[in-house]
Amino acid sequence: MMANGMDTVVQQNGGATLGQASQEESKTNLIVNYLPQSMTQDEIRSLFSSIGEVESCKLIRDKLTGQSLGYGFVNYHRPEDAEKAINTLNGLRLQNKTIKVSYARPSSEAIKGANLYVSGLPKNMTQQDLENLFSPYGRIITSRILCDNITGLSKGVGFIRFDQRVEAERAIQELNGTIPKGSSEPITVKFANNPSNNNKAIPPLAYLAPQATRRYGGPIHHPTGRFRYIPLSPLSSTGKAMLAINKGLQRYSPLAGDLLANSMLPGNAMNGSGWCIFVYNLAPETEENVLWQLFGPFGAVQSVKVIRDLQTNKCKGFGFVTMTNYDEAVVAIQSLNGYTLGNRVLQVSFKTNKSKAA
DNA sequence: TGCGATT
Repeated sequence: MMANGMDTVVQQNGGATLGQASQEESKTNLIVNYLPQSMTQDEIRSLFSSIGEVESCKLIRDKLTGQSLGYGFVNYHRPEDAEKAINTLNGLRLQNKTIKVSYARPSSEAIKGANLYVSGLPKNMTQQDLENLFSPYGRIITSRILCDNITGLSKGVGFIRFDQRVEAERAIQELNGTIPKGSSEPITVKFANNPSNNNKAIPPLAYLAPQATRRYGGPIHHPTGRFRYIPLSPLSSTGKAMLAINKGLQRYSPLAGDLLANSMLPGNAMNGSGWCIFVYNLAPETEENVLWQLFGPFGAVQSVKVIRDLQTNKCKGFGFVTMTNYDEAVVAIQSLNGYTLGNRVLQVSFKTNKSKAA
């Protein structure tokens, strides 16, 4: 039912190395990394509220510029919602990013300044190699090797974030200036630039991929081109729902008559802010995360809504997605209209005002 | 077939 040659399944662990269950009271608080630059706190809240009731939500911003640092925290009331959020939202593609959702560690001084910058790495060293090299000195939270955008080859530079600063300090002492086996050049290991200290226009190294870097470390997954939408991420919690392409790739042809016409109907699509999109033929068990996964890759999504029967709580077969930018909405519609989701062919268009005669 | 009643 899957294995259509065009299906793309993203193996989503990004090499993250968290694993221990030895955490204490962090069963409701999540850290969300690799958020799209433009994503607002409200949009984050909207996304995570699709899982369960959110107690609090905080997008971390640059103290001076107010710009998003690309990560934030979401605290749920219920631990089971937090767990579900990890299961269904981790690896979600939003615009040019793939977000990471994991339990937040308890905030403390000891975990700050535990990020290391490593250079002089042999070009053939993998992320796993890097972790193996550093793992003797502590618990690795994240690791990453920077790759050339075009060639995908290692730049010989990477980052290691330890759980504790003391672990990072020890790794510096033990590894700085040493020559990895099989290499000829010594590596440099030092503390990474701390975004909060450097008030320069230096992007926060630990969390935000630089603008030019469209890629994150890990295996060379091919980021999907904007006009070549390859649905992915088998919808974890909901089960199967493997997305498949059943339709030729479409190009965005400007001024596709119907699209434009519909979107301009009075009082319809553009309600205050954003363009509302109607999605029809959703399965009864559809949840919000399905809509996020479908539309997220195309651009800024403000909100999604699955319409449910009040008695059965099952989806009534349709839903709505509000996107910020017209262009992105058009591409999303043209790309998703006619796609097969499960065994259903979706119909996607700008929302019109059918019933509800104001 | 179809276009949000839980702020």
